[in-house]
Amino acid sequence: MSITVHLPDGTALELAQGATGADAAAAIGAGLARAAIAVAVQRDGSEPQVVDLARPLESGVRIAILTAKSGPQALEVIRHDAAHVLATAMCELYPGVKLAIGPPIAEGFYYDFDLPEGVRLSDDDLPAIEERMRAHIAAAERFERSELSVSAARERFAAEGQDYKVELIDDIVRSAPAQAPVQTVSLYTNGPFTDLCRGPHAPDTSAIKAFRLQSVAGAYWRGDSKRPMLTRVYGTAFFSQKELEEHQARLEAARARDHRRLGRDLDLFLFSELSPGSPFWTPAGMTIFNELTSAWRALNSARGYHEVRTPILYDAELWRQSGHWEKYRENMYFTEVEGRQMGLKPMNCPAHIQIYKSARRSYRDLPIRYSEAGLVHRHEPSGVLHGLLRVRHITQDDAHIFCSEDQVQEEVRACLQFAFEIYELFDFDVRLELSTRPTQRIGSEEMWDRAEAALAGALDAQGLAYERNEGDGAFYGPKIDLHMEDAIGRSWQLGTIQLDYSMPERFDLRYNGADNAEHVPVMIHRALLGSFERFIGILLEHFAGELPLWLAPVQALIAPVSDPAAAYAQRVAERLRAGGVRCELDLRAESLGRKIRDAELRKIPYILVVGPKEAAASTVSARVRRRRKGAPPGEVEHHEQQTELDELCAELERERYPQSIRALRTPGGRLPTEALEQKLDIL
RNA sequence: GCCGACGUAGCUCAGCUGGUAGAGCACUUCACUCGUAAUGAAGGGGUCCGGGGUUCGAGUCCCCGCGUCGGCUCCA
Repeated sequence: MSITVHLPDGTALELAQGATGADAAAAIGAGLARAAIAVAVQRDGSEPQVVDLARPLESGVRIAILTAKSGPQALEVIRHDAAHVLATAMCELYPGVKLAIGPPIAEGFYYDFDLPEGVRLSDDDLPAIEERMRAHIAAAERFERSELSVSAARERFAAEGQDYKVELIDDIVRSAPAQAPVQTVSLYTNGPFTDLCRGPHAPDTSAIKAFRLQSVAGAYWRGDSKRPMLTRVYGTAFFSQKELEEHQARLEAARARDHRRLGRDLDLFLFSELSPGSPFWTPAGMTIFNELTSAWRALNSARGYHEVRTPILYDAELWRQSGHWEKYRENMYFTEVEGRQMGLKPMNCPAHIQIYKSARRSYRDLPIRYSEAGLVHRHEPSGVLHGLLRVRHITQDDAHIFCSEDQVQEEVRACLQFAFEIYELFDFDVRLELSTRPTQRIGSEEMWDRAEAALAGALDAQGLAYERNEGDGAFYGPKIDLHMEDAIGRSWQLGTIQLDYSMPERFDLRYNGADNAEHVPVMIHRALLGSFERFIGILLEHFAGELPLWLAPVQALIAPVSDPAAAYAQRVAERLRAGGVRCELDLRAESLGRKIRDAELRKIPYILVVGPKEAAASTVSARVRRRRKGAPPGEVEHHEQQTELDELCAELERERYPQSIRALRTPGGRLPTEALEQKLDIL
């Protein structure tokens, strides 16, 4: 008897009955057999499944032997191996430790432990644990798989006091489909350690060629804040020391992009203990904020939005009516004024509703689109604050669209298109998520059905790919969330488009239809940047502080070679300022090298060196920042060019705004804030 | 909010086992007048996060707050 399996290149391989992945690898070549980590097995029409090399193969399956070169699938195996080795070391070092779970994750692995009474783990303990792990890896302990009946496994772990494992077994049994009840569970043993585990694992622990424990953190059992806090140890593992070092270098590079560091180094914003979670914007940071706001304003206006501005403090009655009191109170700030309870707005919608309600509306008025750079306050728990990315007061690039039900799809479509247009300014790639009804919600099931269907319809109608994120909607309606991936592969949530049939009901919104009957409008809540604060944080990290010219607080620095060139430098500066360029003059009694160094550290896009030569020829020696070819945004190099002053002005004029914004400049030739800046300059 | 770590000059950090604070950068002044990433010298600057406690004596040890960082839960 023999079996046949198919290899990735299409050839068929005949093996003895009962042959394993390891046998298959050996049949292909001795080198492969040595390098093999696991095997990916695919039955007809099903997803490939990675299994141990020691598992017997079924006839007819397609197989792929995984080695160090097989990418994420193989990495996942050895990272899972490493998690087991970590647990092995922990059991030896901390007798009585209870084990929770230890899976591989995108960048490595972790294991959650419930440490014995009185034991605390800190980063300082990691080297000792690593050392213990190294001993187990050096011993090349085999991963032996065994199966135990559910009751035997339960008994075994209960006897060892491994309560979490018992709970896991009960869960495995409970979540199994009725037609395929779970009879047995698998266990893996390496050296002295046995763990409940589905596998797969490498043949032995020596497959872990390079690893490192990274940090200690707290994590709730099962991610539930009502359950015990466990101690989580994070680590990562690779097939070579070199890859591990490269990984460390990537982490280091990510730290250099940290917007909190950039905010301080570039003097853009700061935080104070006196108002946790609230940025103070410096003049330079405010320049970015304002440029972004005015671009946003121009784009909104071009798309039929009307800007409004509403109060931040409201009678609590409003929040009772909106449902925020019921569902969102924990996140709100309240105060008492002359015996009246008042609350700071955490969202702008009820405010915009007041404007909608201020007049009788006709179907002819719809859709009504109100936009507001609205300041909202949300009491975020202290532990979640994070620079600009998670703050307690937020300036949302908010808008609310009031429309009729049959306008919903078109309005959502337009919002999506608007979003793409904005993201294009920064070359962002977006990913879409549709979030559906959460457990904490208001409104009828029927309403949720309609709202979810309308959003899905708008996405489908445009053939947009999206993921469904069940249960993650806002309390008043489902939403489409827009995520971007930044220069170094991290994902951030930007905008959100939320459909709401609920607020209009609660606030008794009406419009007169063509039939002269009263109808209830639908509300669309949308923010595309998310918030100006978070968006600027994301931009800083994405561009590593090397902001596009139009956002750069200082666009050009003029560096006279020495004092005699100062007069010409002045003239250059005046000329550029007249053209609306934000420039600075470095008249310090410092060397040229010093001025250039300081300007580059400030990430100023244009450094204009002027001396007697340039003065004589009406030119500048421009040191221009350029993105390095093939490098992600934020990795820049500088090159020098001699340019006529006129030509430079023309170039800056061309580069000053992205095409789509430039087209929207007001007849005066400038965006509103610029015009204002000019006036102030004259004063 | 929860777990852990941390909090010393504007920034980055040193300060061993308790004996009343230091460096580099930044800042100020002076000299240098400089050609594409740091000229030199001098000087000023500290409630050692806050409040209690232990001690003859606390930046250092203990407790309680606050903040920050890494996670978890949550989230634009």
